[in-house]
Amino acid sequence: MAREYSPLEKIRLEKIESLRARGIEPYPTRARRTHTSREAIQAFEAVEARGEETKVEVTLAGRLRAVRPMGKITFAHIEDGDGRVQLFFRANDLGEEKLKFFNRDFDLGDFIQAEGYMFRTRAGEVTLWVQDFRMLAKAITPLPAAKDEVVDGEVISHAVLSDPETRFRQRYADLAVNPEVRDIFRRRAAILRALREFLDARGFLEVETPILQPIYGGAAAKPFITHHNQLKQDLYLRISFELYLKRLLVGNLERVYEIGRDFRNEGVSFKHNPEFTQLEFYWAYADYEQVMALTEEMLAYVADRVLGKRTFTYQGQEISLEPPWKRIELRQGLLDATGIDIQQHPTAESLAEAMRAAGIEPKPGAARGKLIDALISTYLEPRLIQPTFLYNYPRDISPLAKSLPGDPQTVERFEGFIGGMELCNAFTELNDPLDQEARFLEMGRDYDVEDEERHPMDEDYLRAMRYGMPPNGGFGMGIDRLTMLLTDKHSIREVILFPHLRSREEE
RNA sequence: GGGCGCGUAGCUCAAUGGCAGAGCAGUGGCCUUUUAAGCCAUUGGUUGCAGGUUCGAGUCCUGCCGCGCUCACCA
Repeated sequence: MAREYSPLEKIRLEKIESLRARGIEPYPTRARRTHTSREAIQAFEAVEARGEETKVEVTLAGRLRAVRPMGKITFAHIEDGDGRVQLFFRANDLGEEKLKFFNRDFDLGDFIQAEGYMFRTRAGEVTLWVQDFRMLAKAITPLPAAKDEVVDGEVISHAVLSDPETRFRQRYADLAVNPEVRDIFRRRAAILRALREFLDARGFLEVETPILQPIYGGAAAKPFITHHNQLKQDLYLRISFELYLKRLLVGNLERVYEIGRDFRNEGVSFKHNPEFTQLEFYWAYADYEQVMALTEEMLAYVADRVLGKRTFTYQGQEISLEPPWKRIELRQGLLDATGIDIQQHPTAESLAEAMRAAGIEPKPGAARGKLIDALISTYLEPRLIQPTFLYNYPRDISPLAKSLPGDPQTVERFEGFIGGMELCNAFTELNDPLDQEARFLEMGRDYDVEDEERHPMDEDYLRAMRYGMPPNGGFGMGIDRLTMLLTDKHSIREVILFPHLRSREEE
């Protein structure tokens, strides 16, 4: 496919040819650097603070982000993984030819290696006095940013890439010009690290289970379907890890967790991406009360490690992750919010009638669980700004959770909400294989055959349970959403490096 | 999938239905401590795509593509 180069790109392509014609390789194989930008500045400041005269000699490497030629001298800024540092080129040191080489053949966005020693300019900025430099990699396409300025050490970018479509489709360009975007993903990595530290320290074993599954399950969602050619077998991309992780409890692995990707074939929105990262753990001999306590402790730990404090601002709201969280029993919460007591309405028909009486239009033909789900997300979820557990869910939307003793219609399940978003979901896991089989059958019956979210029967899972599964508590949490909260981003796309966008025909 | 909005130069944005513009970037100059350096000159457009209305369309209409917000669905 022939690529049409822009006029700006053509000029840079000509520079590449010109460099090669002069025996200068624009993409040399090896680079060298002794210090990052920050290390070089700190090294100089340390020597300066001691009042020493020794020269701090360094070799730096980075991307050219600003150039200010002034006749026989030139100032430039390069950016590397640590930040920015100014370069100072002077014809006296380099010769006029070499300075001209820099001014003519280097463009914004090019990677450069420069050596010299650090000094402080009249304006007070710690700067590399360049003795020699070379091209490390020529950029053909100009970076989508006009110009930057540095005010009191803060980089202010002007006319910087902001079109969300370009930012997400060309995330590399977004990352290259928007350092705060890099920070989001550093923080995301810190969150994952903290979660692993927390669980590892408590004896949880990190495992990996199949993404390609012959039978999907563990959540109510439409799967993606793929096909194995040689086996002539349709496979599903997993919608949760649950059924495989609980098989491991049968295998006497008492505490397991997995962090990985789930795939759900549903609509995309500011809080939904077709593939998203999930943490699930299963904990033998624990129940949902213990899981609740561990959840509080775990998120406080993450906040400590990632933010250094337990409070943060999300979309203008001050949120505290200090345990204990607020706890609201689902039945009571819905009663307070809507005046409807779900316990009085054991059937979908009765509940739909009560909703109509309360002026809420129920979705026609929806199962009781779906109606309750709708009530939660409309009347409760948006109000749950501070960390809150909603607990004790109806059995019919929780086919893998264990009933409350003495109340077969209610299960020991909770969901955690922060910032008006559902963050996690957990329950005392059902470990009775006969009850589980009955639940699978119920799901098949109560849900329309057309409803792709009904649970398929997983015979192997039932076989595993029949070997005996210890009582246990299980937990699932969306990592993307947690990252949204801790980076104050309204859109899930901001916290996924390459979010799904509709494919676009390229010319 | 429905509703609303948006799409103009590499980037950020202007342009009552009447000559498609600005800043930065780029190009050619001047300039030895600048920092959105400055000064002089200058290049750059299939106005998302395809039709239509009109003497004349970036602007109005229809369809399509993409993005955003929102509703539905979901986590």
